[in-house]
Amino acid sequence: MIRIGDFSKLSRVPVKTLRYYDEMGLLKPVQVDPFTGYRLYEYSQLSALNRILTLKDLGFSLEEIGRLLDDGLSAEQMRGMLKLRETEARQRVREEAERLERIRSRLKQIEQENGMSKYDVVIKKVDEVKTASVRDVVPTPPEQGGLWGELEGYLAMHRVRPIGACFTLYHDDEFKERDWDLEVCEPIETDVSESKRVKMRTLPAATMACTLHNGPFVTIGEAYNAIGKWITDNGYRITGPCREVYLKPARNGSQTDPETVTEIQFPVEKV
Amino acid sequence: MIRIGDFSKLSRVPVKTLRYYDEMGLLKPVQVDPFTGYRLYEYSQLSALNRILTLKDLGFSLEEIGRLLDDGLSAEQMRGMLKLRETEARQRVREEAERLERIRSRLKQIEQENGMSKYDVVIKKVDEVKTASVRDVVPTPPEQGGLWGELEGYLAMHRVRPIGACFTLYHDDEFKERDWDLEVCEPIETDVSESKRVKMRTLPAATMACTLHNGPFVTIGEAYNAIGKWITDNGYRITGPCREVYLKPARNGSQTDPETVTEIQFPVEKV
DNA sequence: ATACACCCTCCAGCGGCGGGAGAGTCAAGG
DNA sequence: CCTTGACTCTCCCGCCGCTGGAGGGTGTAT
Repeated sequence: MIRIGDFSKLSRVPVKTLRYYDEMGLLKPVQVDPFTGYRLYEYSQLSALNRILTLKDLGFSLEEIGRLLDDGLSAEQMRGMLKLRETEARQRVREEAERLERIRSRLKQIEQENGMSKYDVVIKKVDEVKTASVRDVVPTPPEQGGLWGELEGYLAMHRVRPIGACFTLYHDDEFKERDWDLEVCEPIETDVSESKRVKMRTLPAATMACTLHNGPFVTIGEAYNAIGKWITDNGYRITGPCREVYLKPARNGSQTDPETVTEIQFPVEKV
Repeated sequence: MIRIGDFSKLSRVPVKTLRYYDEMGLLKPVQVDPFTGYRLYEYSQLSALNRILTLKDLGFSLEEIGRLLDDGLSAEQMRGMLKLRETEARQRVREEAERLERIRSRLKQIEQENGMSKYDVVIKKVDEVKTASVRDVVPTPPEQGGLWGELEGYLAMHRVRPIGACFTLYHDDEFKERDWDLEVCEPIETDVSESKRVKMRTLPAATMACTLHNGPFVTIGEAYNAIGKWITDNGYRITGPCREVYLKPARNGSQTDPETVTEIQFPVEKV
């Protein structure tokens, strides 16, 4: 029988931790002096402690370890739990590797441009969204105003109010000088009957690379350049049409209103 | 100017988090209604929030981010901090990968042996330790009793008390039937003069793969098998002589005392 | 007037300990 | 026998980045 300090030295586990494990019911000393409260351990408990440390190292929480030790677990159960841990561990390895890649990409960017870009790109999940939309081909993006007029008019007529920021979907895969295939969308709560021009559409949930553009539309190209570079640098791939979300729309659809705030979203996946 | 709920929707960051960032001084709303306490944000603050999220994603703590945002940081400073993050991230990737490997090795072991080994191996750092020791070649390990007699006698004569568990170093690289080169060691506090047989030695700090053997010495071979298998399975390499630490020594050096507890330590490094 | 959504502050909790206060215990040395 | 110093005990707070909930006020639409 040895006291906690010696047990701690032999096991190289801090006294505080041993007391905590006692409290958690993971490793009770074989005896506690009823007068002094001193904990007394057996040498053989070092093995029990080793088992705890091993399980902890495999990624189990102390609470799980407690349950594992209480139920005399079968090899089959253990295998199942480890399989789970394996998936989680693989997941974490991937996450950390991706973070590392983002750090490297950022470093590279700073070294190349000798400064930080004003566009920060973040990955976000967006929910499924139900929209009413009008799709058409227009010569250039600034000429989409007519489509917005159509859509808004139709919704007003049906007394349907949008429930979030409106946006434009850009359907072209490559850059075009003229004739853009785009779709103006308003998120709505409940279905509305379709017309020849106005369609209902439910966009699925997706992972998006997002960046914000503060300022007039005429300079939005910079934001597209920044996010495009980020996507390739960080090893992502574009998987669908880009959204241009009008968080703070321009007054009268002006191309030069400096107060507008627009978010650019590209659906992406890791290559 | 928008209220916190709308700001939250646009940024897809929970309201609670925004309030927390306010409290931390990371992102103060441009205005707070003095009567109601309502926070009012500008659309342009969405970009500031994006910057915070990006930095967080690169591995900075909120406190660090606060400082980064306060000091208008130069590109060079930023580069330095990112270099640091990079090292940390690489470290974490490696750790997680190693954990994954240990989980796989454990799974493999369960599937092969259809059950869990009674030997759990843990990696621990041991400190530098100063010892008095006697090294010699003996026919077989059980015959090291004489060396212990020599060492203990010498220490008693010099009134030196050991300060930890004694152990034997096994210097042979390969298994031998006969003639083992071994060294019996007692950790001591202060230097003692050497003799022809008793030497002072300071063993450096090291990373050890450790396992415990509960039971008589005659069955200690199982423990050696288990730890040897673990070391190869987990991608480690033995880098020095093995220690056999007598945590609870046998009475009279008996080979069959079932109460003994012995730790086996191999200095290892990741391949 | 009445919903109902929205906002506020304050407090507790998470996991796995570490640090420290304040008090009791034990063995060795003078 | 007394003192010293090393140990041990319990209890409470803090970490980090939020999340959840209680209890209460506010704003807008019916």
